[in-house]
Amino acid sequence: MSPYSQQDRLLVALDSIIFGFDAGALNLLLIKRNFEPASGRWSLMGGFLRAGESLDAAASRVLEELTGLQQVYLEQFHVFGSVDRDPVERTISVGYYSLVNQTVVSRQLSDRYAAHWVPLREVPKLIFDHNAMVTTALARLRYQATHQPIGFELLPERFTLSQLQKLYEAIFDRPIDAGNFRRRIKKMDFIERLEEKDFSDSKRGAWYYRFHPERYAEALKNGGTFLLTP
Amino acid sequence: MSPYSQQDRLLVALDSIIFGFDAGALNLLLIKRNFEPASGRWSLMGGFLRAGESLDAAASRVLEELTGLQQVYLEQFHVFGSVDRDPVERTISVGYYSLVNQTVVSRQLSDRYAAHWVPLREVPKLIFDHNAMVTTALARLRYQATHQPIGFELLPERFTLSQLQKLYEAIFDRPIDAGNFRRRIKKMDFIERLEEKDFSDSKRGAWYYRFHPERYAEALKNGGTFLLTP
DNA sequence: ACAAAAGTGTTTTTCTTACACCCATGA
DNA sequence: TCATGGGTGTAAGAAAAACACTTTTGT
Repeated sequence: MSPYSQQDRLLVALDSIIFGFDAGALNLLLIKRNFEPASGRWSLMGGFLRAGESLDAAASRVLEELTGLQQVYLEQFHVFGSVDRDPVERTISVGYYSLVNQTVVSRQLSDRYAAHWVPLREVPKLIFDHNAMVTTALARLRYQATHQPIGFELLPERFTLSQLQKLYEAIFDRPIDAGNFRRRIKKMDFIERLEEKDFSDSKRGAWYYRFHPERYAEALKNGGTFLLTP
Repeated sequence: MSPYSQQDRLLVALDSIIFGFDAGALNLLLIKRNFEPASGRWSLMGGFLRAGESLDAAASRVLEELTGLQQVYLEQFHVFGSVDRDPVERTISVGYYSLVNQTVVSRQLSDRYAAHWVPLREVPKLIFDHNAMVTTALARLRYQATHQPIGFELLPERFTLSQLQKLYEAIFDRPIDAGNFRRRIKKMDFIERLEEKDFSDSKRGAWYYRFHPERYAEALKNGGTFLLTP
């Protein structure tokens, strides 16, 4: 179609914006680079796409390399392609964000990289265009969290409504009325109340809930759509 | 970070999903390929990213090559990266969709490519994963059209509310109540009623409106957000 | 008793939806 | 006069928002 040459072939990078939730705050898993380029500086975890590998597979591989986790929620959100975004060599980078259960991840972190959970509000200056990537990823997360049942990926299997509310407050950075929030959740019959309570945050105890994938699939089939506005 | 080699460098393609609106229907600008690979088959317009060129610039170039137009609405929506998506050689492709005023474009079509406007409902089998790209682009268009004032890109400068309604009906493929639609539009003071009428569709005449970018910017500054649900 | 988290009830307001109706005009 | 696209009015119901209130239990 258009003329192109060997020099138009270039490296395709992937960068992971890894979200976790703990202590009422959204956190990012960042690495303090102990390798070139930009050794010693903060950055996102990343890697390069290999010849025989799909983008999604590469994103999974990069994430597993750092966290040891497989099967985590991972979503491509944007490709960053400014000519000078990487000062070393021309690359484009595909941004993926992932949602992980922070408490599980913290136990499995690779010691190969100096990885740290950093509150979203305190993210330092990162290399290249990584700060812009974080901003874009957060915007996409906010959208997805209102239209798809993905918030649960950031929580344990079993969670209380208070935890869920705090999560949404963290994602959208604004307070939510507890009564109204609970009412809306209770209308979603794919969020199932279990017969156990959590006593870690109160003496009275709060019912555990869990996301019920089968019931959600059922609801979708019947024309339902997830919608949870902040 | 991870080891990579010359063989990990690859071509980055761009493909354009070009939307137009005419005769009450959404249309796509497709080309009947007169070049290899897959000569003789239908496909999206595309091209390859060049060494010193940003993704957005490349997408603009590809679009201008076909339509002769500059400054059209163009938005990246997804990267397609399956290993075998292009049978000739491993490539990844960045999908952009664009919204153009179909009547203007039709007059400026490059004769280098055999380009045709095809109603969205009648899109033929396209090469590679192009049909999937169209589906994804439409989903993104639907989202953007409800959350950003972009529908106007598909209409002439001046349009009637009936035209706008038909456009939204085409985008969402469902009927919209005229009265309710008008009321919602009228509340948006960045959609300005002009002092002229269009008599092409009725004897009585319908007021022309136009999108007022400055007023919209003003509304945004005051914390307003565009929302037009179908 | 009271603090604190969990959970329920109620009122007000706003938005959506459906649909009836009027207007203007050329054939 | 009637068909047609343009445009307004309105009542019923659903959903969102605000907030008062009750429950439970360890200290």
